[in-house]
Amino acid sequence: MFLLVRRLPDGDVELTTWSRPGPEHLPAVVASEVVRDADLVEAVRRRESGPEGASGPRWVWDDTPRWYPRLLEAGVRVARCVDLRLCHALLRAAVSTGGSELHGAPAGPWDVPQGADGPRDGLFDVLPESLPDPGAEFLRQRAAIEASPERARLELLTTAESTGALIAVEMRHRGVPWSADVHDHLLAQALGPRPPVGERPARMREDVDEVRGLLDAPDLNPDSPAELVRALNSAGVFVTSTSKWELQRHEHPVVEPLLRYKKRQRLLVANGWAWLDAWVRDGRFRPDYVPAGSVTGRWATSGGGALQLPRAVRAAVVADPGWKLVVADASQLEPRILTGLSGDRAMAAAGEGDLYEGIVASGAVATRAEAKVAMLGAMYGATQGESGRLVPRLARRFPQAMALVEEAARTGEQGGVVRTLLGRTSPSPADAARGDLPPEMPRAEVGRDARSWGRFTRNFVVQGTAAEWALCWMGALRQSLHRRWGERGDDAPHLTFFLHDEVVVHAPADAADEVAVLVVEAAAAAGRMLFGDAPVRFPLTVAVVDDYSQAK
DNA sequence: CACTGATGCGCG
DNA sequence: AAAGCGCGCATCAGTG
Repeated sequence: MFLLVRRLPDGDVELTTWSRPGPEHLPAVVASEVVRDADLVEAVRRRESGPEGASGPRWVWDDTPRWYPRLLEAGVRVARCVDLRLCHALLRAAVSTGGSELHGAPAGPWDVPQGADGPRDGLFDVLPESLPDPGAEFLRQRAAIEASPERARLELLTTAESTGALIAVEMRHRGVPWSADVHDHLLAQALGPRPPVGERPARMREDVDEVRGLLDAPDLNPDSPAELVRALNSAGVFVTSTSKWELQRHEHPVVEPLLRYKKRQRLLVANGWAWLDAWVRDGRFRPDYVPAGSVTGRWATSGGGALQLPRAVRAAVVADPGWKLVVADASQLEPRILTGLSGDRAMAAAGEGDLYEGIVASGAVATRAEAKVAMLGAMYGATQGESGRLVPRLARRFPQAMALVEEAARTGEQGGVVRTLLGRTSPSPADAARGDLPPEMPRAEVGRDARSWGRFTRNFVVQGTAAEWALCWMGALRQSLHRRWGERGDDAPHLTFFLHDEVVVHAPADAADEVAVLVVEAAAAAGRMLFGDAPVRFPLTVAVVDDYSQAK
């Protein structure tokens, strides 16, 4: 059963119940009611906690972050939803919805990004009206799914995407347990004690003095690349940029302190005291996740940089007293996704254990490091250097896997679109030319940047399907955690962090070992959801730890 | 002054 | 100054 919520212009909320759709018929409204905004939470709670054993409704709403935070704050968890905005983007672009009204529709209000870039409710007393006519949008989406030859896959994709939206809001709501003390201590260790605003920390001042002395440039601003290049050239260090990679190639005594300074500066500006003040409150870091924020369907973040959390500060992620962190990392996820996509039996055999060791055992390359570089090169489209040299050796042993990425690259080079296993479709070069894509995407006037666009589509199928696997993994885990401990409420183990191919569960110590088992089972379940019984494994590295830096 | 693009580096 | 994909963020430097 679907239950659609919609905010009316007067601020009240309309709830409409829809019949279950099927291959032959679209859902239809069977009941409708209007509640005051103040009564919404109770209305949802009542329906969500239905009769024992019955699955709750599937809530249908325009945009999960508009509705769900308030519910969570009131202690109401929602089991399932349809995030119309996210599903709209998927279905509109998907090749497998061809012929539907939604397919290729002109951009409209449903295509406006929400989140930090779009309308927000946080600053206003009155919540904004819903996106226009969510009921009609829901019907368009159901029609597109039901008529698709890939109906089952789109159903799984839209469900997984919507569950991801719930998880993103739930993780922000719970927050990542964060020790400001540990973080401060760690910064003091690396940079010196916290300085007054506007001043450099002591250790960095020493670095700057040293660099200025060695370059004989007493007024040098080390943060200005242009100034720095000039000063380096004057001192006989002939560089054209100030990147670490180029600096490392020079012998001059200034290189070491300069790189040390840059490393510290990076830590200070990205995750220093200012970050701590801005993002950590009451022992919790609450990142703003943006599900499907990248073209491939991976999540992004807006503010806080949670997906770039440097290893250097992970020790500040500390489980609450009496709790543990269960950290699980999918080993060699993307090559395994490629294995499943291509059905390459030789690669499946190599992936029985450590995939890279398996590639070495196959005789394709000599060392694990070579196997890794070659594999990445194959998925990214490397043509030069060590990686480019090694790729052909993989192609001989794993022809099916290589053929799949080669085919994706050729399609892109010719201006075509590719899709993930579940049907997320890549933007066309025309989309990119129209400018509604991130500017750093290669501008593919086909021909000129065709190769570059081919590398994008080559990687899209693998990275995008890996993102789908990760959504299924998290979705399955969320469900099993809730089934096992749901009645414990806030004391139940819960997802607290997600990083593309890695999840962290915050769990009471007595539950941690059992959580570790459920995480592994969820990975296997995700594999079956995508690849059925195909011979591809998704092993994890799981660690039960007190702080995040202790994992791996 | 605000905005934009380039640079550099953190993550997967 | 990366080769070889996808991101976010701070800062600088140039422009309007």
